[in-house]
Formats: sequence, C-alpha cells, structure tokens
Amino acid sequence: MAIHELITGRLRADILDGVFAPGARLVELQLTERYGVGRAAVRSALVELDSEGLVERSANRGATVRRVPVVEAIQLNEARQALESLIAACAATNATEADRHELLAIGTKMRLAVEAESFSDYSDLNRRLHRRLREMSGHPIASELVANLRARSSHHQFRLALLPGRATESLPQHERIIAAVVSGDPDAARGAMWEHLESVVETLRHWQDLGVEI
Amino acid sequence: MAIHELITGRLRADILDGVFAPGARLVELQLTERYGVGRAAVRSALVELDSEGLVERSANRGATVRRVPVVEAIQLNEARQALESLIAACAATNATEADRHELLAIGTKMRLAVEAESFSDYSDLNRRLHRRLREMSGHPIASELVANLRARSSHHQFRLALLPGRATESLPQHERIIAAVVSGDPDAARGAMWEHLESVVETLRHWQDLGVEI
DNA sequence: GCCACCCCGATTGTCGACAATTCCACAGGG
DNA sequence: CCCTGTGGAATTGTCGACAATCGGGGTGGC
Repeated sequence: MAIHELITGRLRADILDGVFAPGARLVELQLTERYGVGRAAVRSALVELDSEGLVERSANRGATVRRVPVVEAIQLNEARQALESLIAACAATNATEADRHELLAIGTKMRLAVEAESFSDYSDLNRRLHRRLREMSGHPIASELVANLRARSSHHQFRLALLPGRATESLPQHERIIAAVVSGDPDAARGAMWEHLESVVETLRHWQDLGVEI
Repeated sequence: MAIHELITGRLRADILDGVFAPGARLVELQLTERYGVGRAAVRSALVELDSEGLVERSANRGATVRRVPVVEAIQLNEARQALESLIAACAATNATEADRHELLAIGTKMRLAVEAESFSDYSDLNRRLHRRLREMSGHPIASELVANLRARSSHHQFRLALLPGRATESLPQHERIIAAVVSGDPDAARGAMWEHLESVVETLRHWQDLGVEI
C-alpha cells in the first residue's frame, strides 16, 4: 500500500505549500486526476489527513482544507510549548558531540542571516534547528506530535515569520536554547524553549485581540 | 460518513477493552463479519486507528493491534505529563463554581474508595477526575492529544492501577491537584499534575529496568 | 417582489470483483 | 540434516459501477 502513503504525503505537502488554501474544497475526482490514482487511495489520504487535523470532512459534503482560527493556533502553540520544552530537555541529555557542533553551526548561520537581513534563510534555519532538536531528542512520540502541531498552525507560523523585527527578537532566544543544549543542561534547555514559544504564543494572543484573520 | 465513524469507534473500544489483545491480527474480512459492514468501512477505520497509533499496518501484510513496549509507554506518559500539566493550569483558570464543587466531591469519594480499599471504584474516579479536568480546561487541542496518549498506553495504565499501594500513593497527589485547581492557582495546578505524572513515569522506568513485558 | 418548494447536477458512500503480494508448507538437492 | 526453490492458499490493494445524499437554480404561488 505504498501508493496510499505516497498520496497522503503529496497531498499533505500540497496543503502545507499553499497549493490548496485553507477553505479550498478537495473533490475526490479532481485529486484522482491530479495524482493519477484511484478514488480509494484519495479517500484513504483524506481520512488520514482528517485525523491529523489538516482537512475537514463532513458527511456527504466532501472535504476541505481546514481553516484554523487564531484561537486554535494559540492552543496549538501552547501544546507545542509543552512538548517542545520536553524535546529540548531530552536533546540536552542525548546530544552527541557531532550534534553539538551542528547546533553551534546553525546558531552562527542564524546570526549571519539576521545581520544580512535575509529572512527566508533565517526561516529555513529556524525550521532546521527545531527539526534537528527533535531528531536528537530520541523522543519519537513528542517529535511526531510536535511535527503535527507545527503543520496545523503552519499558516500562522508563516505570517509570524514575515513580521518585521521577528527575527531579531527570536535570535537571542534561539541562541539561549542552543547554548543550553550544547552545555548539556536539560532544565535550562527546557526553560529556554519555553520562553521562546511563550513569545510566539504572546504574539498570537496579540493578534487575537486585534481580530486578525488568516 | 456515519458508518465509518461508527466502526472506528467500535473497533477502538474493542481494542481498549482487550477484545483484541496487543499483537492480535485484524483481518479485514473478519472485521467485516463482526461489524456487519463492507470492507471499505473497515479499511477506513484501520487507516484512522493506524494514524492514532493504536494499530499497525504493514504493506500487503495486514493490520495488527499495536504492541507498545515499555520504553514507548514511558515516552507516551512523558508527553502526557507535559500536556496534562498545561490542562491542569487551564482548568485552574477556567473552572466555574460548579466545577470546583464537583472536583471536591470526586476528591472525597476518592478518599473513601481508598479507605474502603475498593480499587476499581478508585480507578473509575481517577479516569473521571482527569476527564473532567480536560473538559473544564477549555483546551480541546491538548485534551484530544492527551486522550489519544492515554488510549495508547492504556494497557500499561491498567497494570499500573493493579499495583499494590498505588492508590494510597497517588491519593495525596490527586488531592493536591484538586486543591490547586479549586483555589484557582494555575502554577500550583501545573506543578501538582507534573509531580503526579512524574511518579507514573518513574514507576514505568522502574519496570523498564526490571525488564517487564506487557 | 419575495418566499417556499421541487427537481437536477454534482459529489460522496458503499459494494463487489479482480489483480497483486505475501507467507507457509513441502519437496528436492546438496 | 539443512538449505533453497517452488506452489498454493490467504489476504490485501486497486478499480469501476451503482445507490444515496446534498446544494443550487429555477418555477410557481402569494
């Protein structure tokens, strides 16, 4: 059943890349043509992405890309805060020497990216940092949950990265996380990650007060 | 549609009730007969429960009830610890007057159950306490994640409840959680829940050292 | 002009059949 | 005795067709 997994992955990627925007209808026959597979595979993919929270399916009315209101984005990131703090602590405990060097390299590149004001590079490095921390945490359970939570709030995440001054604000937070993990201090890593995501949640709460819509 | 959701729920319940033990094969045709539906519905249910982590599907080899090794149960409960602490904090913030009275009532019944040594009552009250906290937290994201994590580690949870002295050990922890939520102190509630689940995780780590298998 | 109703197109839900793959048992040779 | 290759049964993967259902547009009545 390789094909079902494949289609799930491609559809997920298309949703995250914005090929299908929030609220867009996902008609089974259209997806059948787009991916060149039968309806069974498309249906499986929709069922799975539904339980992942990326698509919404209502009876006899089809599937749409899930719209995530700001309130939900806040909760998604609160959950991320709890879990990613755990991941940071585990990473601090389990990081190898090679891992530590890679984190320091990422930190250096981040600073350079901020100084060069190349925000797309910074955004890539941000994703890479969090992904590597997940990998080196040795905690697949929390890692998969976080990956899912990030995917579900990706649109808000994207808008947040575009915010002017966002990179300069988050750079020192990232550097503290890296320093704590490199020094092998789980509690400091947990705290630094908590603080970092607290600022994300705070920004989202601010948006909510302003009545921002995605 | 309704039938697919229905079958997913019934199969999930059967797995959690032990009708299908960990490692048991889930043959589509057999499930078709058991639930009186077509293979399409059964397949959807298996796909969904796979992505919930309750069943394992390998290509062309069918589905089985997922076996959860102790090391994974530890991680499931570490993630629970992170998320359920968040829930406790939210519950402390959002609890209504009626909620507070209900929590106190549950606490009283728990103490009575321990004194009467009726452990199945205590186990029911335990589930009820955690469920009510989720409901009153106003945090559906964390609540659903926790419900899933609990389901995935339910077998270990069950064996843990049978441990002699477990109730008397956890009773004061539960009472501290209740007291903190009732007094509306989010940080105290977070800490009390953290401590409570720390003891669960510690017990599981102990099992792991002993080489316990489920 | 406005509202309720009904019919029709579009889309999903369900089922059965066929193709593809895997696992197990068994036979044969080294 | 063990290892390897082959056959068949069991099970899953995929597809197409038909039935069920929903929403929209047009029609008729008021």
